[in-house]
Amino acid sequence: MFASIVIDVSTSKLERQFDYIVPEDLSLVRGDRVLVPFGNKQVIGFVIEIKETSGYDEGKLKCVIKKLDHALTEDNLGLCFFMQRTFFTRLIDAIKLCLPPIVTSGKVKDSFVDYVLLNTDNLQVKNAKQLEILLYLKEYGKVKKSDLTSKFSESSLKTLIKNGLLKLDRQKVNRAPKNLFTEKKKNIILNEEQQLAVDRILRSKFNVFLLHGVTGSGKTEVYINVIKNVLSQGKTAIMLVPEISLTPQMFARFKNAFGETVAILHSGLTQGERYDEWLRLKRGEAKIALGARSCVFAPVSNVGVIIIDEEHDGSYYSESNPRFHTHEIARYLAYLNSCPLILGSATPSIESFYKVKTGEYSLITLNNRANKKELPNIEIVDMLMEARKGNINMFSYRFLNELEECIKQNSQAMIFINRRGYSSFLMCRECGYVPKCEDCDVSLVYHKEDNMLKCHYCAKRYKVLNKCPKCGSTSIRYGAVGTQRVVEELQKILGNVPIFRLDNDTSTNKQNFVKTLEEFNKTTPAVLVGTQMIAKGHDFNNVTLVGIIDADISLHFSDYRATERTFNLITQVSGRAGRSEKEGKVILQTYYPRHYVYRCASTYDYPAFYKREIAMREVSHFPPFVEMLRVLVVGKLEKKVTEQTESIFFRLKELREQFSSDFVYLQAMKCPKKRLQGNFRYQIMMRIYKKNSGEIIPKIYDICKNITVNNVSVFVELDPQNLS
DNA sequence: AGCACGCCGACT
DNA sequence: GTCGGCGTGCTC
Repeated sequence: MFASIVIDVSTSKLERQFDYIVPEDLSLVRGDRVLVPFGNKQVIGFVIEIKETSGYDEGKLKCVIKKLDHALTEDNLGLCFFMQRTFFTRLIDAIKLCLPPIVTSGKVKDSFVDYVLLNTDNLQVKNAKQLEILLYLKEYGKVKKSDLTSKFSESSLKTLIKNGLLKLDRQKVNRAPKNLFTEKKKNIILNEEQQLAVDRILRSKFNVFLLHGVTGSGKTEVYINVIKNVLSQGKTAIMLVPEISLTPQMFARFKNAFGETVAILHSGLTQGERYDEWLRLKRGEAKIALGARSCVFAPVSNVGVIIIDEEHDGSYYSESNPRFHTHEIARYLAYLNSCPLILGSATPSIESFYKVKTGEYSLITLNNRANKKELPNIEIVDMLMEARKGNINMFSYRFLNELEECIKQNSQAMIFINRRGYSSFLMCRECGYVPKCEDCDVSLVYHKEDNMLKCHYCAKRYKVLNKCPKCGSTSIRYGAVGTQRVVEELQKILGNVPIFRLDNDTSTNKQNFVKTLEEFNKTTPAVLVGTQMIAKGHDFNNVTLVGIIDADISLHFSDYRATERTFNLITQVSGRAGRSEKEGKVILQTYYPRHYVYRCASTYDYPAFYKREIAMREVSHFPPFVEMLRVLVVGKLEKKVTEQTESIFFRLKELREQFSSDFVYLQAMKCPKKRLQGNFRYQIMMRIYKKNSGEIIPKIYDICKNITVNNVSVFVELDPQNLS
């Protein structure tokens, strides 16, 4: 017998399967994890097929060394092949997504806790300290060893164990993540709209529902109710959220509703914890998998519902290898299990809403806020007018007035500025010199806090220059404002009102982040200044004012999704103001007050925004009307990179000859970020009509696959989210 | 990815 | 004369 095996060496050149002889005494099946000789060493592989004959020269075949375990179910394998077909994922990379890293790395260790208990009734010892321990155990019975060592001397304990008076009992424990946060249990009664949504979802077999609910409409209650029903049918559930909204409140909510039935997988877990949660799901001890995008690969069977919350969130597109789109995988799984898939959002992605229009998805709308309160009023301030009035400050008069009022009322304000650091760049007033990163083609961001220039793309740091290195001038101009500068200005205006800041620099880890949030929540009056990360999910009960300092930042990204992202951000940030008992207010500062994104966002009119946006996409031939692809060519030596780009471009042009009516666009160019971390970056952009894209795209992958040039990497990106 | 094989420059 | 540069090719 022969086995076709994928080996755990992740290179496109070793993507194919290798045949091995299955020894007589070994019975192997598909999905087994095995050890095989490869080259001059041993590697781990996965059995993909068992067959009678091998197409390869049978004399040259080597033997499988041993079987490690049965790692992959047929469902897992099916999913891996699906990913191979749809996203051109390497099989081995897909396989690794189905297993916790600790299994693939082969370092699985269970965690134990030692208990100590009496091994004799004879408590006659001379040593007083030892007697103390014995008496303690007589009273309490079995006690954790770590509890004993914290109360008594470890050496006496050891002696007692050595002399056989005490014995150890070792028990396996789950490294279940601790609950950082508890919340009062609330019994929530669904309103009519929510109940209708739940009923409609539960009635369906395989179907994709787009659950469009305004902020605060109680989508989570709908999810929880659906899951409860699914569990009562003996099925399991997968609940996906963006990593950033996997907050302690979120844990608490699910733990309260479902207790031990929910397993939580998030980035803060150690490998051991992750493995134990994974095992609980695999063994069926836990029935709900809650986590970020990679949680779609949770080892649950008999799935009754899959939920993707905040479905528009970019984090559902895996950017780096292996690239995949969570929606598509979830849809495949839902289809396999003939269960519903729920995509929930207050601001659905244009692509998803389009699928409602084409009939691929079913729309469920939640129009009412669960607390019956009005959404905060969004007021647009024209910063150009402001400048004409003589205000060249970053804050408009309108905002300053509201801020003053807010502080007077002992409330809280939130200021959103989607740029960290102090100023986006420094520029010499004399000669226009702008300091840039040595390794990246980007200007350095000035961080006043640690008086450094930082590259936001490679984290390199540079000393601040007091004078221009080119012309010697000491007159230096600051670029666009960032969080640090906002805080500085605010301090001048507000004196000793507490100001908190949340951005990538202040919250280096999750604990820091949560701590700042909790601190802010307890303080009134107070102001919170932050980037993107304050926009999502958190409940601020005292925030009555939200200031969006420079709404245009995200609008100016030269990518077709910029407007959509701006709309989403405004809606999310504004949502932070309406949680309190007091009425909320949002001040939005822009230089383009008449832009449709602001008009639609300020009236919370998603349908109107969608209408404008989809029309725009259609006339300009952008997704969802075309497939967009980028071939990214990266390498240290620019000449090699351009040569490679040229040769791929040449072959793509040949492909366009064959499919001339399908290509909307094909162009090779430097990337917007020409160099990152010392690597030169070139790209070929393509837009192709969807009609024949199923035939064309594999050909594009083929062209890019057979690349033999050293030190140049080529990536094919289907529908890339980030175009830097 | 690693590792071996193989063909051209500056050194004990 | 060699040591070693990395270009090319192979791994069941």
